[in-house]
Amino acid sequence: MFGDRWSLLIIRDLIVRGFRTFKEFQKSGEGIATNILADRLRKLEAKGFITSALEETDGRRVNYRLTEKGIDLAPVLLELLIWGARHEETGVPCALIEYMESHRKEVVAEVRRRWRERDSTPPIPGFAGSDAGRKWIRTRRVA
Amino acid sequence: MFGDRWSLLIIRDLIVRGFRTFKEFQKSGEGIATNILADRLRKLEAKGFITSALEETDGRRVNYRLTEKGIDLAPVLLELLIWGARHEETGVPCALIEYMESHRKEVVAEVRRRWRERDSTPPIPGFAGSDAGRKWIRTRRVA
DNA sequence: CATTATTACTTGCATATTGCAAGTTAAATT
DNA sequence: AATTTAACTTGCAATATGCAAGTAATAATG
Repeated sequence: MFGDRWSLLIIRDLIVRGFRTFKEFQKSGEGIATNILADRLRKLEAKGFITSALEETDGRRVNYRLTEKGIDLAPVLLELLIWGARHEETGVPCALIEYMESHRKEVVAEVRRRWRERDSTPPIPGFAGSDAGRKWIRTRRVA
Repeated sequence: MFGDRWSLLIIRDLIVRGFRTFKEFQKSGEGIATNILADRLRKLEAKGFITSALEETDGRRVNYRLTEKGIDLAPVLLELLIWGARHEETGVPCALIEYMESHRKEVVAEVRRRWRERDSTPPIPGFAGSDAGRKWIRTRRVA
């Protein structure tokens, strides 16, 4: 599962960038070939990391979503994000990393909340695109 | 770097099983081919994850050791270990996982300490071999 | 309603990576 | 001096990956 180039990136994009459709992965700039993408999504589904379902309002679209097993990788990805910010070039702003380092639990909880509520707005700006300065995580408690 | 089957396993074995030599990786039961192993060690060194040095007392042996960049992956590996215990079959005893989940910081600190002090006794039994019941982590403070 | 566009793929083929088995080299052990 | 051990290399077959083009189904457009 972590033995190939793309699977973990796909999971990361599901968690961190809020991707849901084939198209989004395809055009994400990482340059995955469509046959490989199809294969990886199929295998990730077979292994219980994600589910796929037709979008109700548009029968062409398939929505991919993490399973519990999949979202449980959030802490791994968070640590990897923190590691990457320290040792490789990532576009994530320092302040955000520092926040994440000192609020690991809250960050994971927020990611989980969004997953549960099917809120797919990307929780980590800087990975998401242009809105790097935005308030990215709610600080007030949620019922 | 996380785009292949072996690199992360090698790093895991360096951290978790205390491996240091080519032989240890080769015979670890994971079944890595020697050419691939040599290649991965070379690349991991080139990318600054590990260093290699001849053993002083035996000129045949090469000792591989994590760099700071490498050991900084410990939190990632810890989360992955916890995830794996929950969702896949690993040989790690439940009690140990529970301990690790509630003492993340201490576990990482201990792993770091051993790295710093070049103590390569494997910190995680159950990955190490037979001594699964052993007191694996010191609970008293170290100067 | 017919045409065009969009989405999620599949197919065929070239290239790259991996795995296996059998060396090779240098240093240690007997 | 001969054997063993450790850390590799080499050659080749099998597998996986990447690219470009194509297809099928649904949706939007005129």
